[in-house]
Amino acid sequence: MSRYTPADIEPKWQEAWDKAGIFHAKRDLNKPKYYVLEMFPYPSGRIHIGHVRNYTMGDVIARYKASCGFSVLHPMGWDAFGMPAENAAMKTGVHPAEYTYGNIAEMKEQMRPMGWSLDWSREFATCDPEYYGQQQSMFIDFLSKGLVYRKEAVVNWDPVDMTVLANEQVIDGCGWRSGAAVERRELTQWFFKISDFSEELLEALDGLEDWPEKVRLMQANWIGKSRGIDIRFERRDGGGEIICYSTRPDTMRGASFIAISPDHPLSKELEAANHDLAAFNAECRKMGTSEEAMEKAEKRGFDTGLTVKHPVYPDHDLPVWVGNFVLMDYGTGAVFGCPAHDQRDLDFARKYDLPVENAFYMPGTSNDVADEALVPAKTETVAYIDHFAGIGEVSSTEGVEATIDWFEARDLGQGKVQYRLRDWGLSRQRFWGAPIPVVHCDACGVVPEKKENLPIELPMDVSFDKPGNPLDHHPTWRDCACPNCGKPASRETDTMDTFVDSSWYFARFTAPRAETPTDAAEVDYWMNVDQYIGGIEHAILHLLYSRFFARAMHICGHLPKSAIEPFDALFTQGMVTHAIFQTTAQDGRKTFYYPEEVELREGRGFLIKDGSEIEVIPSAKMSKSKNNVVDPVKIIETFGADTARWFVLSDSPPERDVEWTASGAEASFKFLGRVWNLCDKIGAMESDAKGTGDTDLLRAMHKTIHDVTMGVESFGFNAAIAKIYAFTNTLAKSKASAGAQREAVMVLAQLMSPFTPHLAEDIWAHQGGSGLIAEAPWPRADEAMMADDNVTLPIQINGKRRAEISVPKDMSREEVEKIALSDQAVQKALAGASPKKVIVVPGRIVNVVI
RNA sequence: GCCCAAGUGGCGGAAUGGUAGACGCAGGGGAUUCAAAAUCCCCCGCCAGCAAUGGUGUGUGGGUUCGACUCCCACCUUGGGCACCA
Repeated sequence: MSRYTPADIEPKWQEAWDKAGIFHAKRDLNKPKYYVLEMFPYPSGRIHIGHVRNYTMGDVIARYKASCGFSVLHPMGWDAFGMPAENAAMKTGVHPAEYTYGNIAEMKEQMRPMGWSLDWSREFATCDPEYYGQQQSMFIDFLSKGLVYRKEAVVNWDPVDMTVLANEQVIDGCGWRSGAAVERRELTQWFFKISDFSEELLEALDGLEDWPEKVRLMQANWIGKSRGIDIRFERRDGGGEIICYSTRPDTMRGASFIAISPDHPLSKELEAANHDLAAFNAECRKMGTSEEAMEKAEKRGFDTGLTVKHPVYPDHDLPVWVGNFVLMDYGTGAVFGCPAHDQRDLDFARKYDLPVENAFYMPGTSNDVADEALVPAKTETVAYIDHFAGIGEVSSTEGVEATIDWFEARDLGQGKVQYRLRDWGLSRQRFWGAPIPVVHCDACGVVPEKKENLPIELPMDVSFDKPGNPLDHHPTWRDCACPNCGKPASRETDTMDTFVDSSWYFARFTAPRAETPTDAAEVDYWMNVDQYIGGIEHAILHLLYSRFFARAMHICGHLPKSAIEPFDALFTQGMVTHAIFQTTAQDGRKTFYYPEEVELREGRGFLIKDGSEIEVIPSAKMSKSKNNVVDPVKIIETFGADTARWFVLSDSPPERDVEWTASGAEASFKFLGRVWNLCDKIGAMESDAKGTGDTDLLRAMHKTIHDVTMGVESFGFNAAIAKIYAFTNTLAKSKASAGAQREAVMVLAQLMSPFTPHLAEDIWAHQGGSGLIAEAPWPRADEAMMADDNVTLPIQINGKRRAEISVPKDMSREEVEKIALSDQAVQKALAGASPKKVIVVPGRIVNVVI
């Protein structure tokens, strides 16, 4: 009897697949196509067990679809621009290109042994000049269609390093390297006009039926459509008016102040003559630029001393405050505060002793707001107090509409639809990104580069000695001729946000070497992505940007209309987690241990070196600093790729996190060994050996084909695997004939082939299957073979299970009821009385209500 | 703070509104073995009971239903996102 040795099996079959070239995607107009794509990785240099799970899911789909007769496209590439390479350059002096391509080579080396059915001939990295050159060309197209523009925007500025910081580089308001307090600074930056598509991006969400509902909801909330009104407040000092956007004009009766953003033009104007205000604004500008930082910060304000006229009650004045919580980017950068019906306004009013007055009560009550704002759902009916628009007890939704009409009729404001979605700022003051292909000319202004000069390549002779963008202080790179007038000019030194790179790579995979961004015949055939798989962390930005980009590409002729929603189906998978093993010293400091230093006994952890007990924190996100990272390379060395593939899909539903455990991985390995031995045993049977229970075995086989197929189709990989376990147990115990057992083990291999393709090929070959299992058609379940003749029905009394009966599956309702009522347990419970009600769900259950 | 999601045995989890705990791990018992490894068989939510069986049980508290892990409301905890991490 031979042993299961993946180290021999796996390279052998990988070679066979390569030789047969079966993973090369071919445009075959006689076949339906299937495009499966997993979010491409950032080339960190090491594959992570999370990648293993992500790409194995895609691989299961790709292999399954191929065996169902589809022409499959399953490509792989690299999201290769970004900050880590630049940080490495600053640290070690290595050029980001050298660093990145080195990482790509290493990572690819680690990916190959996984046996994923990837078409490597289409591989590219976003930092390849061929790729970002096409991206630059599209930028110029977008520019000509008015989809890109420049405006001022705030960035995190590190005054010591003299550089722009990403949000994650701002820690507690200070730069991560310099430790200096970060300032907000305005720069002229490039923007994509995604806001022009707000309504369309929102409405089209309804059509994305194969996307998770939660992702569509998150995107809808992000786009944030609201119906409201711009209300004009006249300044008492005669200096004009302040326009406030509000979604709750119905609460105007309770308005007690106006709050404007520190960046509001009026605030800036007043700042010049008011030192205290200037100091307050400067303080506000030290806050980070993230919305989270704004929201979490303590709400503070500064009374400008100005007042405005209340538009409804003209003899009533409202003070104008500058508030650190008002966003200049949203609405008009000014709001009116109604403390009674907004908790934030209420906190603000209590802090600065501003009036609090109800605009409505809940019907039948008259309790004035004290410490808690009255904020019922807008659909709930409320009782407006003495309302200027004449409304009484109605829902707030109706109240808002009536109030907007009232304002519009008196020309005091203008109803409007507002979106939260802001334009996409793509400028980065960094080196390692695609250069924005424009030129600044003294005479002609901002001029796009000529397409024949593309790609504008990143220079190799750069130094990272100085902080900031090396393109800025490169001696010659900036110098160029104006594409318009030919006079000396200088290049834009900003590069593109890496989200731009990942917003169209899926389209490029359809024709990765084309001389234009896309090739019409190829995109027509391959687009859309039939199944996209990636992390939930990309639910909003990456996916929304890609949806915008596809529309913009369509406008510029790079994608057909049918591809403006590029991802037909989306699946968001969970993380792979791992326990943290640690000890905590008296001063609270923690020491982390590697899994190999720890022995687990009944869920408790002990150090191998001295047997002392340590803390075990289960299901933690893997992190190098916590020593709980599992290295796929080691797993493959120990157990082989099939075990790794099997385990990451077997234990948890794919959308949820899965905990990597050594015992679980070992169990997967043992199971694959069992299957191997079973195949060996069946192979050794006399080919005409008789047996008993052929029908039972084949019935179980067809049920399993059905269940596994459904499982794969619906991303229920863990459930499909459980069915395979169960069927393997059935087969191992079967006394059926050699013919039936052989048929069963071949089907078992086929059902396992998307998950453990190497083992499946080997079994297939051993049992004399023809060709490669990877090219064999998927088995079909025979419905007629699946059905049992009898069903077991549980009998409930008042909803609690008390007995069960076995009846023919097509027995009539009446007969089932008769048998159920004559059951001993039912008779006993009835005690001679007749039941109130009997519910018979055919094939399911009987419930007797007494 | 705001938006989204998830909570079921010791652990990972299964369950078109219809027998809660499939399948796997850990644990216990047994077979095989000189012994071990490997392999195979059986048991395994909790409480009471020798057992038959009964009670109880899907984060917490309410509700809808003949029947709720599943639907509705409120809360708690954990995770993801918050526009320059990718």
